[in-house]
Amino acid sequence: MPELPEVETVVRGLRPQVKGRTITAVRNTWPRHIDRPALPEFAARISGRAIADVSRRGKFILFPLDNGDTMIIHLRMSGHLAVVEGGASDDKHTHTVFELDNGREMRFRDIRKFGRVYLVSDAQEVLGKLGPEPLEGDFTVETLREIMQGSRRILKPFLLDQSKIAGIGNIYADEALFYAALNPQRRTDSLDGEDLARLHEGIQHVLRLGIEREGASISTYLKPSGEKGEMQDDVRVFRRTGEPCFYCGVPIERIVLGGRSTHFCPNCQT
DNA sequence: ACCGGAGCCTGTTAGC
DNA sequence: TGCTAACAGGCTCCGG
Repeated sequence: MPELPEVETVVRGLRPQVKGRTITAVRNTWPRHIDRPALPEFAARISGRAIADVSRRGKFILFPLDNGDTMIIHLRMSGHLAVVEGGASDDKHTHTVFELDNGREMRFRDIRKFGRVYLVSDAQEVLGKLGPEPLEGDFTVETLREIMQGSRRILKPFLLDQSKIAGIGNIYADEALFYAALNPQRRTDSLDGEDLARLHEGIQHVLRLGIEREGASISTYLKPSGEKGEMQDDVRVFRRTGEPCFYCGVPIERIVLGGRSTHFCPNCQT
């Protein structure tokens, strides 16, 4: 489900609800949701800790705690976080619940159970391999050139590689390539200076638009409030197979690259 | 280094 | 309508 803009939206929604709150207890009905440490130690170590802040790195949500530990949550495909009044009715897909000191609770609902929760003393243990943040000021065209240096990979799988750039997923990879007018099957070593500049611009454009629109509710994604985002109304190619390109009218094509559905305009993207 | 395939899960949708 | 197969916004492991 969530890529950088969706995760950023979740972080912004959660922060005012949980920053400064203390986690009084943890409930869990699916122990594998907790990646590390094992559930008993996890629950013991996090109970009584205050949440100092909520932030994001790539698609990971970070909850730094008052003892120096960091809880990290990855929503993967179908994860959803929300803060609700304690005692709300149980949901069959809510597997981990963090009870807070104000009577409310943060619920991690996750239909496909791919999401994971980590509790570590050093966040780098989980985040260490991530590439640069594409919306940070130091992510320039030159950065893009450097991380592609020596690579001959197909463009689409390259953009999905979190160790190259953090936060891009299937929607925003396709959308960025559309704005950059680049065919997703191109090789990274085939891009000239203008291609790189357009790709850099395309990546930042679609991610910023996604944040502005508070995420794409194309499948299951919802904001912490339970409302839909708006980005689904602004996609140009993603899951628009057979529909006319907004720019030239030629039908959008779907192919599979790196095992992932890939949508593009065969006329505009070369 | 990189690619493809399987696996992890449940739900929805497309096609017959 | 009912059944089945394909597909789903992510990521990891394995073999080649």
